[in-house]
Amino acid sequence: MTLKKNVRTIRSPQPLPQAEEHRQTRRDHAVEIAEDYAEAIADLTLETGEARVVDLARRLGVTHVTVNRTIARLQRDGFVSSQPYRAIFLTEKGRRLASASKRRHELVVAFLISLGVSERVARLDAEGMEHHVSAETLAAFQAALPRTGQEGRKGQEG
Amino acid sequence: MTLKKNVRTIRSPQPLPQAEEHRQTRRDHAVEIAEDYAEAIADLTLETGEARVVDLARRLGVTHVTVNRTIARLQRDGFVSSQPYRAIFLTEKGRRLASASKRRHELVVAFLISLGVSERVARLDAEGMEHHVSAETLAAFQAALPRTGQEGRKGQEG
DNA sequence: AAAACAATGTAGCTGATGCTAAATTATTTG
DNA sequence: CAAATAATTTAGCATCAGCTACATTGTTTT
Repeated sequence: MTLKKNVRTIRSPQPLPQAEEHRQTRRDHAVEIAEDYAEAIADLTLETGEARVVDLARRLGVTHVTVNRTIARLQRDGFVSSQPYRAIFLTEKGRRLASASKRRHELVVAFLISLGVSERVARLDAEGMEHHVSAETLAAFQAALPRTGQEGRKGQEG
Repeated sequence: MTLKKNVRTIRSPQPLPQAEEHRQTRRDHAVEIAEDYAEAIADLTLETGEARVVDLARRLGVTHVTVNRTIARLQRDGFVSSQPYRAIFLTEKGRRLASASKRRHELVVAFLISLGVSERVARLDAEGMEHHVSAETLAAFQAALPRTGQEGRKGQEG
């Protein structure tokens, strides 16, 4: 503690406004992984008919052990269903998460590219950013996007 | 495994391109906290002359115990210096991180606001997004920003 | 159908990030 | 300066997310 005692008296014991922003970011992080997995499972199911542990591992850049554990958590939380030694499928809840997530992802990528960011960097940045883009900001991105074919409306040209 | 054996033969054993994006995001996450702490310490040092554990805790929305442990890690990694029971100060490395981080933060907020996002939401979203914005994307934000006084140059009007 | 191989699951480790409760140290006050 | 108060640290717990090594189960191949 410093010598100036009145400095401390000024500080409030309540949480500061900034605290809420940080808390929100931490909360977001808890669902990021669910969104990434849901998206990957949806993609794989479309591509090959099913999502398997090895494929998810390869796509997400982790070992199959990590995938296994995470899938257990996602099943616990109602996002996926799976039988031992079988493929993984999204529940209705998981499908909703995946489609919302995919839409956001594609929109962020398209928006960054429209700003002149290279596709590679756009994809890299979008992967991290997308989870923190609120509905309001997403709408602003959409509005700012030059309509070169109405992205994000019906087709996802990934 | 499915009955169609050729499906598997097609898959490559190497990591997919998407894997790198996810890996990058996870790497980013490792430095997010360092950036948040560095920024908070810089702010507090400016405001009150020193950054203390309780103040950081209040600002970041965590308990003082969490702050304590994180500060130990940041000290281990060379971002801060602190003596037991004393205030926390940024090292040169920490100051660099803080100022880069603050500049990025302010620029992202300004950019979102320029898109029509409300200030409150802009700040909430920026807190999560900023850590995933690459130099290239940041430059694109800067370029797209209407120069209403050259934000991000010298003054931070927070 | 048995052997070989691929995929999945389990055990047990590391480290980061959160917490509460209790101990310690510093500061302020009487 | 001693007591009271405030701040910091330590101890110990939980969860998430990653890993390697090994065990088990499914699939393919011979």
